[in-house]
Amino acid sequence: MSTKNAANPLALENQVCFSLYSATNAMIRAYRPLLDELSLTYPQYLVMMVLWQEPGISVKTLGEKLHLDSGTLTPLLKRLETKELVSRGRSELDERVRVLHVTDAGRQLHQQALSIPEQMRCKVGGTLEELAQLKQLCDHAFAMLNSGEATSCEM
Amino acid sequence: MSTKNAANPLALENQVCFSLYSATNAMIRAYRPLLDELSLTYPQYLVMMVLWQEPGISVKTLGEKLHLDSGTLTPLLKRLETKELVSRGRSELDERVRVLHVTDAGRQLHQQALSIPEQMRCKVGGTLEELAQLKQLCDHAFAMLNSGEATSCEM
DNA sequence: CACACATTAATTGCGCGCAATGTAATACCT
DNA sequence: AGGTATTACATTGCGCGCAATTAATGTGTG
Repeated sequence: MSTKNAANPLALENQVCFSLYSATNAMIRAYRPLLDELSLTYPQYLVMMVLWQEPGISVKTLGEKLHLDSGTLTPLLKRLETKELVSRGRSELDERVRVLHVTDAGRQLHQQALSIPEQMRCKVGGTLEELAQLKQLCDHAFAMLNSGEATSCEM
Repeated sequence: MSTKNAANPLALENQVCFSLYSATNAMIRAYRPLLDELSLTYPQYLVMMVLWQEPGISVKTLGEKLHLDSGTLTPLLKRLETKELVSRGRSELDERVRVLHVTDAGRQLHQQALSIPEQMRCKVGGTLEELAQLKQLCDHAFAMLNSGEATSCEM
């Protein structure tokens, strides 16, 4: 610390976004050994979490919850279907929409997944207050970034 | 808030990591229009930041700074070389190591990039204290995740 | 009913991240 | 010096993310 880059806005060590980016990469790496046991990737795990909670959901609604689009979700869901964890039906009222369900095997994975949050909480460390604060700051940043309102510039 | 998922550890809204992941994706999306002007991606922008600060660096050292490996960096650097922003020489003392330099064009990009940090700061909003806190919490989480020490589990 | 428009997914293409493996140059060891 | 281990980087393969485009279905309007 305290080098020539003290106030250089283009220095790596002053970049909040780089810290965010690196922490996310590290987080996904840390999930990997745990999720390997379920033969899931982290994004697949997120999809399963939503489907465990809300079976019968559409791709569109799933995408809104995860902030992902069909370009990401369609191939991912096909892979989950290939693993026979998810079924991709069609709505009878509207042939355009996919109706997503977990299979029995997918439902069984939920049991195996129950211990993962606690294992991850240990890996990241920190108090519950710190984690809650990190989450809140991320949610706030996300909300700002997703609705082009600027704070004080371009006035 | 206050639905049936109040304490469900496998509910999306209780996942710190999902907030981190979503905030990072949103952040990279927010950078895109700014970086398009420099025809850079966010990871390429990170590489340029390091090379602006430390010309002559090796791929290994670059990877240590960015927490990325040669599988990611080699093709990325080749793309920067194709754009004639970076040169990929060889060390004379050790023929294995690449010596990375920015070209004149790459150095000019630095001028154009100077306004980016401030523009992003406006997009994410929040006070400087909040941003500093977010950065510190991310750095702390990263450090924990990258050195397998657990806090209280598996003792 | 016909026709413009909107909506939902799927597809294509590209650039990461990263595990796993390969290759060439260097260091080490006796 | 000769053989082994290590190091630095490159390559391959796969799964995202996402912009852009396309296809199919549904809706609304005159």
